[in-house]
Amino acid sequence: MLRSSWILGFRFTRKLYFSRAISTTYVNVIHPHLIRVRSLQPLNQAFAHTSDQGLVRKHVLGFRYFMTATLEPSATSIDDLLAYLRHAIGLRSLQLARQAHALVWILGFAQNQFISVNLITVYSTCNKLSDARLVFDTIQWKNIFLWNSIISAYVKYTVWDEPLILYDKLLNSDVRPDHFTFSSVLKICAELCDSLRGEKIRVLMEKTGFCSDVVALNALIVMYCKCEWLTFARKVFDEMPDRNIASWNAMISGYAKLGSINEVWELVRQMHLERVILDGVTVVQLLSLCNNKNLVFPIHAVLLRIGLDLDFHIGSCLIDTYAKLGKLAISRRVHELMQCRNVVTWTSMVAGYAQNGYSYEALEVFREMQSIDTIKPNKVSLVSVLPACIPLGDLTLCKQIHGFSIRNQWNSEISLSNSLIDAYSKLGCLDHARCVFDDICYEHDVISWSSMIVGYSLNGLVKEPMLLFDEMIQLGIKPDNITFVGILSACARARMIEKGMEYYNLMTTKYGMVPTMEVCSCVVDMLGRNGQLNRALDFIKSMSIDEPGPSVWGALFSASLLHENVEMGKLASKYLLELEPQNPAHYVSLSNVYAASGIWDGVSEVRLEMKERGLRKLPGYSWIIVNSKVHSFYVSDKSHPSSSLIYAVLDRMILEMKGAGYAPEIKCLSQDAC
DNA sequence: TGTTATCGGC
Repeated sequence: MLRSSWILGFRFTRKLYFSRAISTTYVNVIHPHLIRVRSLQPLNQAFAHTSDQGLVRKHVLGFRYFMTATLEPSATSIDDLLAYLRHAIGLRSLQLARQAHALVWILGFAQNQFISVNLITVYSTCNKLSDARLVFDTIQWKNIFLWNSIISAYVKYTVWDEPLILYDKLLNSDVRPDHFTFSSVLKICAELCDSLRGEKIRVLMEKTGFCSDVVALNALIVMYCKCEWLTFARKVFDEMPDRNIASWNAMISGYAKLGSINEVWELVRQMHLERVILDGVTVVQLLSLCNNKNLVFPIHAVLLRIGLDLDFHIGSCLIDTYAKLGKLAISRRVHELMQCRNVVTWTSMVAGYAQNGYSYEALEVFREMQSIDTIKPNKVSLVSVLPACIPLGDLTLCKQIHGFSIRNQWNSEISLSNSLIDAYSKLGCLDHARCVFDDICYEHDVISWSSMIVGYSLNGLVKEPMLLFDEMIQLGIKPDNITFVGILSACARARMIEKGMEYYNLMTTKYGMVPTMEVCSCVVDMLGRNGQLNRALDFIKSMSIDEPGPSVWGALFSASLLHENVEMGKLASKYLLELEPQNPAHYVSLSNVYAASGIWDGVSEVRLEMKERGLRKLPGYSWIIVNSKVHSFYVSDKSHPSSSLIYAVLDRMILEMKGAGYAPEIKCLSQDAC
């Protein structure tokens, strides 16, 4: 039986011209399947999980037909082959695709353009681009359908260089590109921000009379928007003979990404006037622009009124939008109401909890994703959950995530590596952070360097961040604001004021950067903590940013407390209370300034005001990990089951410390008004 | 055979 299949295959292919591509296709793709084509077993396996018995019967009957037919090419067998291929496309079954491909060769249709288009589609659907390309290369006389199919197959898998080479070959061939070709290639130009090629395509579209096709024009709008040529995009949009919802969405996306929010709402108003019904894509884009609940609720209401299903896109966008507004209960409800959840919806929930400081909940959801829905985390899930390990001091989980990423060969993933550096260094594990940083598998960007510099700085090191800074400059990497935050904090701790001011001047003069509020706070902290309070105040007055924020005055305040400068402390407190009247920490700070100077009336006055405003400061806490379990505790906390034992050990240690000559420094001890 | 959108890093 095997022999006869092989011979049949040979009989119908030997007449063809055996180019290199044809023989490669034959040897690598077809031949292994010719010997299996007569067996029903793969077919049954492919349908093992299908409940549609009609479909199964149709396939089995179709297969038997092929096996009992004379295997001579005929119009009927073309139709059957096409049906077979379409089923393979629908089921994304590589096995059926291979069998169909083998039959194409047996029946002598290897040069049939129509069938080959479907073969390219089925291989592309099954993630077999190289096989799709072999089919394309096998065809001697290629029509525009074949060119378009192979180009769009590459585009689908975000491969940009090869389809551009093919497009150039197409332009040099006898075949003329059409609106399908233009839309695919314009998408590539958009991804590569290649406006020059995009513009050439627009000229060619006009020359060849394809300048009225709505899909190609939509792709042109997207290309112009990605290249930030918004005026050109709008011109295309305004002059379009017909628009569909994708045209509106493309234009909205262009304005939204460049921050032209007024234009977005103007377009929405225009949609309303022209009675264009917005779809899920419009809703997702509008939700992404919502920075307050007064905007989200009406959009959510529109979504419910239109009756759009909570698909993955809309669902995860809603979850994310509500989470960013701190409305986590609504995010959770949306997530629970979704019929189907995927890795993105779950990750949105994880990120929402982690970003709002709910670390335990973030870890819980991260575990539920795997236990309830058996969904494997992706790279973004790991990046989202890593910050939750930090406040919990969970080094073990951080290492587990690192191990998981290595097992999945995600070492080259830049954002994941950067997050690992950050998490490891904040958990005090500088060796591990440096190990990730030194991994040559991933291409370091400014965030990688900044993460490592900040990591060293947070752990009190001075020489290392400076060496790294010099190294990154030598490599031609432009530092950003966070790099300077790291380097200035290191200078502050090392009492290297003038060196720090040199870095600050380097930032503003050589790099022409506008310092952020965080950088300014670092400078104030550096000057203040080293006793130069007046210089710090002068710096605040000279700041180029609009209004010094709480972090700037907070840095000055801490320095005032450290150096017992009551007047400066009162001044900083005044600004802090003006900026954030509901923040209890500022009242406690002011109270501490008075207490440090023995001004007890001031202390009572501040505490009374705090009480009247109903404010209560949450006390800070520390934690320790024992046998992989995190134990957190407050000052004088006695809630732990082993509390009496812990305090007994502590008392003994204090005695030993005193005996060794160590006395506690209580001058700067703050008092929390709990 | 083509177009529009969701989660993440210092």
